[in-house]
Amino acid sequence: MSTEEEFKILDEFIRTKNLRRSDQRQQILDVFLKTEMHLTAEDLYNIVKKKNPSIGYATIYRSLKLFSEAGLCRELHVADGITRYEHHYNHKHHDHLICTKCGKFVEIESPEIELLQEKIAKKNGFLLTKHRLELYGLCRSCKN
Amino acid sequence: MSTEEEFKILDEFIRTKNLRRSDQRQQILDVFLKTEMHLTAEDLYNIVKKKNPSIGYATIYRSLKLFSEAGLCRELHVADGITRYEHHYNHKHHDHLICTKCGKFVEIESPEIELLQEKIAKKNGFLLTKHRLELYGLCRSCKN
DNA sequence: ATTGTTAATGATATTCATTTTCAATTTCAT
DNA sequence: ATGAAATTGAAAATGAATATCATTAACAAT
Repeated sequence: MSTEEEFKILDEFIRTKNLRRSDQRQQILDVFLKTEMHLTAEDLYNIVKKKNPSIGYATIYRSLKLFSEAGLCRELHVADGITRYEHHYNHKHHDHLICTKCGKFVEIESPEIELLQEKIAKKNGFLLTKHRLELYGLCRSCKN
Repeated sequence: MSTEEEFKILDEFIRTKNLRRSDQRQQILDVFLKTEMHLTAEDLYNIVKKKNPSIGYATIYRSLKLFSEAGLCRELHVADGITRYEHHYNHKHHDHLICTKCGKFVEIESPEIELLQEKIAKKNGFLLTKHRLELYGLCRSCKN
């Protein structure tokens, strides 16, 4: 699939914030978009490094932060404490089902659960702004 | 309320693991049990330090880890990245509703949500082992 | 095309919660 | 009382993420 749109979003974001373009950032975005995974900064660093060995770790973090601000990626803070990043543009809200053995990520969705969450929040007088739901277990292959 | 039972649990745990008792650990457990809050290690350290100024940070962490293993407390990893600890013995499973402004913790329970979680896991071939659900928002006092 | 301003970079240092190390102390079965 | 081993406190180490800073690069104005 094409990633033109995402690059346009980044450009637009850079323009409105009066930032500047850079080759490194383009490379990082390119790799990020082409990888259908829930990457850690380290994962991304290692892949990008193959194409551009001079890239620095900090640039990976800085770029990921920028992409997040631009709405292109989402930071995922799961139980192991290592931040993972997933595609966000044109991806609707979802939660995760994670295999604790092989690390597999499955994106899940449940309007019913969301509804119940709203109910609980309301019952307690809260104005709900966000939530975090992660299910952990063993996937089909790992549970045997 | 009495905390005798919890102390017994700890003793039993220590005995079966062939560990040894210590005054520090008793003091830490005492403070932990008497504080009805979702404490950070730092919180606990500061309170215990008043009673026993010679106590070290590492001992707090070591004790909390031990209490967790003994089933007396539960580690809570919420969004700010700082681990919090809550009473676990004789407390049934619950999730949390957290005010992002004042930090208030409300314990919530929803068998309906749990059921839906099981359904989702099953649908994806997963054997569910645990989950994490946190709702974030503004509490009654903070939302105005 | 040449500037000047300022963002971006890469290397490195720093942060901060948590863990580990290690020598000294304490527990407790014998 | 003794000795093996757990526990302690202080300090060093860890590890992910961020900040610093000198250098490089982008780009608007000339």
